[in-house]
Amino acid sequence: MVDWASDSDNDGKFEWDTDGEAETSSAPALRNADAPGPSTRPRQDANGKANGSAPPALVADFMGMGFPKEMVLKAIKEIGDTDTEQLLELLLTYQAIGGDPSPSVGNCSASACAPQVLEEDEDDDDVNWDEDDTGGNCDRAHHSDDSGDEDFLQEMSEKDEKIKSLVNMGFPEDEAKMAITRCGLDASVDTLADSIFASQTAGNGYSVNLSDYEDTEFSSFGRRKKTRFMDGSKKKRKRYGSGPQGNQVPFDGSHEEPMPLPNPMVGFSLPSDRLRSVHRNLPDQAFGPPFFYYENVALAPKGVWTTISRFLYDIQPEFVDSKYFCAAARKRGYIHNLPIENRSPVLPTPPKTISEAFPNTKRWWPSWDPRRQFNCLQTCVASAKLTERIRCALGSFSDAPPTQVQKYVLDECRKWNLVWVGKNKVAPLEPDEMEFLLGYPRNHTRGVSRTERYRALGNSFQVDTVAYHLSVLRDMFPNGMNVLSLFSGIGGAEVALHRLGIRMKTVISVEKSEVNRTVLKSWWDQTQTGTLIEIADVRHLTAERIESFIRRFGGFDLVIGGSPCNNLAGSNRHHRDGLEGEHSALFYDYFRILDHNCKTIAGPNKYQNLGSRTEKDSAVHLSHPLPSATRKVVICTCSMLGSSNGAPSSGLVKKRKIVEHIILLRAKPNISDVEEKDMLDYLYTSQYQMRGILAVSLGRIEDPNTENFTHAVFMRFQQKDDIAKFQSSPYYYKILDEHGSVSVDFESEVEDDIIPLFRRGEDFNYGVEFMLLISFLESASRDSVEDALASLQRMISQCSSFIVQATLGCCLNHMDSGYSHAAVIRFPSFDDFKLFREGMEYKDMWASKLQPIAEKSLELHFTVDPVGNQLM
DNA sequence: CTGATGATGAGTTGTATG
DNA sequence: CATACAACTCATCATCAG
Repeated sequence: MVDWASDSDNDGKFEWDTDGEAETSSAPALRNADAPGPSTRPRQDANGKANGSAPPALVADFMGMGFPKEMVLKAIKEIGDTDTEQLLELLLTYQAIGGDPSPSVGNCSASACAPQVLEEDEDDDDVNWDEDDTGGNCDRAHHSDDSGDEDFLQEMSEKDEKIKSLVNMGFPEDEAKMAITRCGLDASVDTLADSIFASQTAGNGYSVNLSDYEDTEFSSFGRRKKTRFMDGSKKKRKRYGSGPQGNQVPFDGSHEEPMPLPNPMVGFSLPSDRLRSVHRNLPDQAFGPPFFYYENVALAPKGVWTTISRFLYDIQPEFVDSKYFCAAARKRGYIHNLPIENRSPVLPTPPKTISEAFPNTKRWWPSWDPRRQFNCLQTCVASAKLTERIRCALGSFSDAPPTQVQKYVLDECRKWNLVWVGKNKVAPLEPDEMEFLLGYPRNHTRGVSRTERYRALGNSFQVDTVAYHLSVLRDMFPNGMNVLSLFSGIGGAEVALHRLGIRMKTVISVEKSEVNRTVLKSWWDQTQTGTLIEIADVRHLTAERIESFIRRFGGFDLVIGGSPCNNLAGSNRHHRDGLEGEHSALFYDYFRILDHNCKTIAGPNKYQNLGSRTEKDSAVHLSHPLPSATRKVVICTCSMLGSSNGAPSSGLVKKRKIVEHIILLRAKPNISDVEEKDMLDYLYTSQYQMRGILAVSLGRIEDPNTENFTHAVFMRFQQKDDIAKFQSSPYYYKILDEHGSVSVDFESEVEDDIIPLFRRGEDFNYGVEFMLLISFLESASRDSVEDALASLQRMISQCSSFIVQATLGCCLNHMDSGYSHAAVIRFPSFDDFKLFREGMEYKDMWASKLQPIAEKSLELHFTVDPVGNQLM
């Protein structure tokens, strides 16, 4: 569903709501925040214009097909009325992209933001599309285009004039704007000047004291909207031109409308203006538990934020520039379902200007460098050559250099965030200075290489900003909370919670970079008493593992993290590929995990008194049909990234039968390394030589065993016949015979999806394969055998959080091998394997269920041989 | 092999100007 | 209203030294 983007832009398909917003939005003081109607209802005025040229019969035809009148008129206006087929396609496109014009911007009511189902359109037609019937809902004090534009322009010029006056009085322009936002457009220049002065002397140059947040937002949106409207017509024609594919609109979000950024970028509130009333209503789906908090760069390529927002339950992002919290800018968007009332900053608040943050630099700061704050702290810093060039450029002048040189130096200083450290000498920020600016404890990242520190810090949260948003949790979780921290980096979220005094009982942290994990771990050990579990790869956090964690800890209270921005950030010269980029696509894992967590979290009414929804409620809400685009991707996400775990998760997963084949080898006593490698290579590559082999893993057995097996091979076949072919192939027979082998086959089933079936992907590149072979006593009762196997299966299910895949079954050829049953369990790491095998549960189960009725058994494991990966 | 270093624009938005 | 201009951006790549 496209919502606020649609009413903020007039680009082709969303034109129906371009008008009527701007005029109301530019007058904050006149607006009533508590009335959702006017601000959330895009009004339409296209009727008159479009009606004139649209054939009534054609319109009626399409309306008869269930398309809203406004949509039909819009489509006709777009591509004419000659080609009905193309018209139909365009109308379908409108619907598919969620062209629901009714909802809106931040303060929309929950019902207005509820997903629109196509089937319901008929009921909603009048409300959503037909202006004639919406009078009761909409504030239409002024509805004419022209008068709206005039009002708008008049107010803008009035505003501009006042800003100009204030700037002439010596106030910075942004502060002048803030003052107008703060005091209203009606305030006199003197009042505004007083306001700026007051906030400056109060030590807060950026304080805002709005009576209503939304009005600010709308004000800026309104302006942007107008701009868009002005330059939108060209693009519109280009996109919906009458060419052969003129109305094909991609669904991947890459061509979505841009999300307008607020100006000033202050988010829902700032610490300095806590008195004003802030209110928003979240879409039903968005309610926790758990609370979640997602972050990414504000200046992402077009459409990215629209897509992200669509996934994250259509919550409007809170765009905040951290320059209002510290001395460095950091424009970021945050999507979260936290309450936004009663926030409070962490103390002490950091300095907000460079001179306050680094007083020592003051004496070297030239008068012609007006910077008061840094630009965004990035992952790279200026080279020594550059600072040397600057030093040389300035060295030749005894006093102030010519403006040309000033400009060059200033540009470089802004670009690289240079500070003055000596006469004519600039230098990049030190890592510890960046830590300070970003709100981390001193030496937080110390111990890793300098380059790594810059990289990690450049990628991290600004702690004060995040902490301010999270501060509402303090009173909700006096006993601490369980946190799922995705893409943790150096632990910005954890540091923020700690600085807020919120105890973290358990933190599951997912972070790819080892140095970052080290940084977080060492900070944790110094400051925390709770449990920290670090996971390297987000893809290892399967649905089953999440469920297991939830069972263990009783559910997550907060899911927090910012997904990789590499492919979104403007600094990336090479691969700014948007959300589908190699790194940034991990956002979908964030969504997958959050969404799964939302659905499965088992919090028995523990959140009821927090004003959130109970588990039952959220389940009901999630059963709502999702907007088409979301629904589409949900399916895609589940199939691509869903469970790869063989353990049963739900009855709905489609399974496929396979035949597992275990080969145990006794290698020649004095086999050389080369021969051993050749042997394994041969067996491993069999999957490429023969049909029917789905997966192979093999390695050197690491357990001493009475039968002197040295190597084990796991092969997965599509069916029994394929095994016979493999065994009869002279190519492999030689190896198997030469090294003395025993084999076991059993039937089992796994999830019918590429990853679990073929055991592909990172989950299967490394890890430990554990094989359990057993034959039961003839005297054992059928019941006791079944009970034993069921216990094992149950045990596997319970441990599914650290099992990649497990299969077990009854052996097909047990007369030959001597084993009647077998299981193969893949663990992501040796530690996980150890945890399983040396755990009390397993030992108990073994002793009580299997041991008493086992005639003989064999347990062995091998580390998945990287030979295979190298060959791949 | 790691770590340090330096060179490498595009995309987008806001603003000024005529 | 069109255009040019200015500003800014959670980075990647090749290369070299140790």
